[in-house]
Amino acid sequence: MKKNKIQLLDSAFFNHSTLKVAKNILDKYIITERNGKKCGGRIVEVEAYLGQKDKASHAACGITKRNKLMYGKSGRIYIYYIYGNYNMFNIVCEEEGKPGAILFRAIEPEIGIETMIRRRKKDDVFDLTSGPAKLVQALGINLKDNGKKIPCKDIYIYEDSNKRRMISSGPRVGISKSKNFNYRFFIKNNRFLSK
DNA sequence: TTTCCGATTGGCT
DNA sequence: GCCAATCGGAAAC
Repeated sequence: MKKNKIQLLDSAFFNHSTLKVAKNILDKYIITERNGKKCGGRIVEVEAYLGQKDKASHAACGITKRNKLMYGKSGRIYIYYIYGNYNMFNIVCEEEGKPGAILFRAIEPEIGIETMIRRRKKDDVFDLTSGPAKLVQALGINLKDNGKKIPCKDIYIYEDSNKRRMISSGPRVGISKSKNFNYRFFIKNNRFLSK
C-alpha cells in the first residue's frame, strides 16, 4: 500500500542559521487544525530576526522573560502580543543558546478558506492572510500556542512537491532600527504578500 | 511605579 | 497617505 506520505518539517529543519531557514521555508505549506477545521496555505513572505547585532530583534538586548524562547530549542513556536491587539507568529531557529526566529508575514490561502473568512470577518481572499497579525487570526493561532513545537498535532508545516521558488529579499516592515538589513524574504510577484 | 513605545491594522482624509 | 487604538514588556526613575 503506497500512500503519498507527507514530510513534516521538524526541529532539524529549523536548527540552522535563521537567514537560511527564512529562505528555505518559503513555498512550504503551513496548516492548522482547530475544532475539526483545517486551514492553511503556501508560505509566501517571512522575516528573519537575529541576535544582539540586529537592533530590531527582541533579542537585541539579551535574554528577557518574553524573548527567552528565542534562545531555546529550534522549531518552537514563539508568539508575542503587540499594539494592544495583535499576536505575531514566529518559529525559533539556530542551535540552542543562540537567538533567532522567523516571523510569518503572509501565506497564500488555499485550504479552509471559508473558515478563514469567518475568523477574519472579511471575504476578500487577498485580505485574509496578507499580514502577520492577519494570518494568525485566519489560522486560529493564539497565545496558548506559545512554546509548542513544530510539528504538533494541530500546527504543522510540510514540503510541497510543486515548487515555484523565485525568491526576493528587501528591508523588513514596520521597524525603526536595523532598517538596512534585507531580512525580509518573499516569493516574487506573489499576489498575497503583505501591504 | 511610571513612562515609553512597538516585528500592525483598519478607517478616514 | 496619515493616524488612532490599545496594552504589556522593558527600561528608567
